Amino acid sequence: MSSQVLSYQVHAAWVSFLRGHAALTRALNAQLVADHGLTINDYEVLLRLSRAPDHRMKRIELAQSVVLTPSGITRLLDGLQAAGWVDKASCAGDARITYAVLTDAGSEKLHEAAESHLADIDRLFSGRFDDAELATLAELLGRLDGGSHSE
Amino acid sequence: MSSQVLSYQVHAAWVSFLRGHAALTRALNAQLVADHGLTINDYEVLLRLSRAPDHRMKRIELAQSVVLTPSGITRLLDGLQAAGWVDKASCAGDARITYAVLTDAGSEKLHEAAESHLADIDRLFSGRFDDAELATLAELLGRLDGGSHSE
DNA sequence: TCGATATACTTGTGGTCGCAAGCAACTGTA
DNA sequence: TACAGTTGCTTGCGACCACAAGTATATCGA
Repeated sequence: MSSQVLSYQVHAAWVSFLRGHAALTRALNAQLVADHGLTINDYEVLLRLSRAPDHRMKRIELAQSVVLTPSGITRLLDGLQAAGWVDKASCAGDARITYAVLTDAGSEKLHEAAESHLADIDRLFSGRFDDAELATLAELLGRLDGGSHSE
Repeated sequence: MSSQVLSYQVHAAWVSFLRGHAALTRALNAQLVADHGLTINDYEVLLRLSRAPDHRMKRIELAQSVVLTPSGITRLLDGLQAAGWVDKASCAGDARITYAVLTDAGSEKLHEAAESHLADIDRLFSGRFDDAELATLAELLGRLDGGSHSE
């Protein structure tokens, strides 16, 4: 029964979510690629590395943090490494593990891209939401992947 | 100045959005493909056709409604047509226009898929949000593509 | 009527990413 | 030590989709 009654409210939220995501990522990604040659995921990976201790993370943790599969992160990092923005580093205690390390060039690239990218994001968001709404949105959306592996 | 101060609140919402979307679509799409051989976009297209007058829409309107490019909708509809779920129909007044029309088989396929897909969506959403939160979420997310072509 | 422009659609190409399978390295048990 | 199971990572493959360019049709001004 619940699977018949629910639909309207939940599905409305879900469809808005899908459409909003498609519209926003298409615009933001196109801009980021055109301005800086980075995809959104490239940018997010550089950002996470820049915030990590020693500018390094295990590849698998990086994958989880941007919601990519292991194969996805391998290819994404291949590209960043070819561009000289990250390096690999091995782990002394466990030879299976590889770290991704942000290079100075990568750090510089990130700062360079951040300026226009943050402005782009701001342009799309802040015209539509006030501060309280942004906080609400962040809180609600934040629940979405928190429990994604709990059940 | 605003492009430097803003970042935290807006970017937090944006990152939650990206992560939430990746987690949800990966799960929902995998389930839908496994159970019914449909992608999320396939499903959404069938759904929109089922709600349209005469079960038909212009391809370009369909593309806009699911946020795909013209080439994207061409290939998606190619697949649905090959499966027998949609047909093409020409427009009497304008030979450039092609309609996509839901077939009976497509209608049936949609109803069959809807049952488990809506249950999947419900499982992911309703555990995390109450009704008021869902309404808030739908309202806020709904603003995202409303203004996407206004500026 | 005739061209210039715009619109609807298709196709070639390339990029991103997931899944399945495989390899290398680690861990636990005996 | 030996062997099974687990974990981290990579590669082959295929799906989906955007961009650019091309075709066909429609519209508008001269």
